[in-house]
Amino acid sequence: MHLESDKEESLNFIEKIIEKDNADGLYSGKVHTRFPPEPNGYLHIGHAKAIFINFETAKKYGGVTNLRFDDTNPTTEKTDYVEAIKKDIHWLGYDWEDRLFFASDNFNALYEYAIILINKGKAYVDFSNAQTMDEEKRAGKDSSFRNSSIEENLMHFQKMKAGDYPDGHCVLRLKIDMNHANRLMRDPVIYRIKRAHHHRTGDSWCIYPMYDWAHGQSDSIEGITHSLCSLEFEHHRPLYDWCQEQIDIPRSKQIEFSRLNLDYTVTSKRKLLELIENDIVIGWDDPRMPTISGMRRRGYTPEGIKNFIQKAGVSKRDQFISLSLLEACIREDLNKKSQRVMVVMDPIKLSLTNVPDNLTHVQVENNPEDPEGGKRDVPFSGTLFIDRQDFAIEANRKWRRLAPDRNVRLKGAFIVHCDDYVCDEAGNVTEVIASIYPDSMSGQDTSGIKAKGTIQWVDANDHTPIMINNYDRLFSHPKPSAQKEEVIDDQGETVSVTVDFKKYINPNSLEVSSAIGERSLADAVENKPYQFLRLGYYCLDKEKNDNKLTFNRTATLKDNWR
RNA sequence: UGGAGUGUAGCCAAGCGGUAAGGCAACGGUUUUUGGUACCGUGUACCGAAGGUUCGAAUCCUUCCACUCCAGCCA
Repeated sequence: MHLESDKEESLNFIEKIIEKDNADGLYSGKVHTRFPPEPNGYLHIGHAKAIFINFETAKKYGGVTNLRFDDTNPTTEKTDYVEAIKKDIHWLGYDWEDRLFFASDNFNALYEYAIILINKGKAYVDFSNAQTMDEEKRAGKDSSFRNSSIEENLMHFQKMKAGDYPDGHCVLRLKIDMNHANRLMRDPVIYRIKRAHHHRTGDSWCIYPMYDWAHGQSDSIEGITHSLCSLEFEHHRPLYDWCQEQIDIPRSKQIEFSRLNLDYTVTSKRKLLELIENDIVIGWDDPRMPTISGMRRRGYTPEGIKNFIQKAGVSKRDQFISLSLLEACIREDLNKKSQRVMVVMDPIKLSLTNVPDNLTHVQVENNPEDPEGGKRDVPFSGTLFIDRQDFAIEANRKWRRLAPDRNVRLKGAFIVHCDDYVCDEAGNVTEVIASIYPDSMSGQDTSGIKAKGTIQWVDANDHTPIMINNYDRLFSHPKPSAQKEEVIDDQGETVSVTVDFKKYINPNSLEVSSAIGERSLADAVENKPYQFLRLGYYCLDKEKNDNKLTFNRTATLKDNWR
């Protein structure tokens, strides 16, 4: 027997760094993290990992987490996205409480910080055009504006802010090292002129700080101790540290982890937006989308998603996790919560010849995994529908469903014996005729009869028609290394080209079918998970289709039948 | 090309000098009124490769290879 405490819990590499910091008394034992999305799109499963790591790590060490919108580029950001992002984080079960911030809250402070560095001779206004700057950066050559006087720089920077210069006329740059091996350190631009309406500050600014000037300083202002971000920001760390040190503000530590990729799945915001704009999907919350809102609409649960991220783990290796792990985690959670419901996809009539007239319903267990789940009444009569798949004219020994002269249990009801069946001219079965074993009622079976299998059914006269959205993968997207193709260019050279992601879109990702469900589905509730027996997990979609209740398939069941 | 990072079974991931945890997947089996769930069992991982140090290396050193990211007045 293993007790939970017997298991040596292994720390991930971030936790090890934090424990060392705590042991060293670096931040007096405090752990304060932040999740800093840019409000330029919806959150996807990759963000869920960043949210999970920042919130859970802080929680583990008794700290808290801020939500900060990194809104320093007004041309891409929208308030709609802010609201959508907040909703998704809350849905995942995380709360920033009163610690909601915006990088734009710090525009004044950031401006003052820039003045400090200009005064220290560590920043200058550069009037070179973008191309010249690029060439100089590449060559490691100083800009001709690099040695302007502090007074000149101060004056020009103030004029930049005042709107005296047109867009793109000049920028404010840090004076670091034009020969630094890390190109980010070759006098990076920290302010640009951009006359664009900002979703929060409106038109009060025409200069906007760059990411590198806003992020670390915002972390510092908010008292962040550990700035946990994804690996692509690794090269920014020297600059992050340089800025905090030069301005002389409280320090924080940036730690990078690898992003989460799912196989067959695209998460680039740009590409997801393209799917929407090209009407390949309905919107950000299309159930096929890898967004948090898409997963929510599809019926995934926060617990399942978080469990998935937990199991995927935290490291610096490029993660390309198989969908099967996600699905396993979702199923694990759903299995405990879902009400079992009978649904027939392709009905054939099952006539029972000896059902007592006074029998109008049977009681079926809501969820065998839940002892408190209770039972419900399901209409029952001598005329039922069963699924075509559940009847075979010829059956071998392994067949566990209905066949001529064989027994099968009707879920929650009787064991029945197939006496006969009827076919049309084409040889398709149109009706199955059977008789019940009267004393084989589910839960009070005294018949002694054995049935190899159990099938589901629906009363032919008392049921609910429904629509079902069954999803296949939206993409058949391979790993990055496989997304490249060797192509011969104009010069006859073989070059590697990235294949357009649209090539991997599966046009059959959505299959809509009608089915008949048992009557209880007429009262289906949104957000409540259902398991359609042997079909999978489903949830009610807020959209209606032909006035029929529509269900989205959340996950399939493991099916060993073949 | 330059800079940075990463390489442990099909996919993740522990291990950090003493002889390779765990999860998912796969494959068997038991239980079962869902061919579900639960439970039990099954993996010769030559630890990217080649050298070296050591009594002993996935763990240290050297070289090489592969992959990812960056080289925006995006974040």
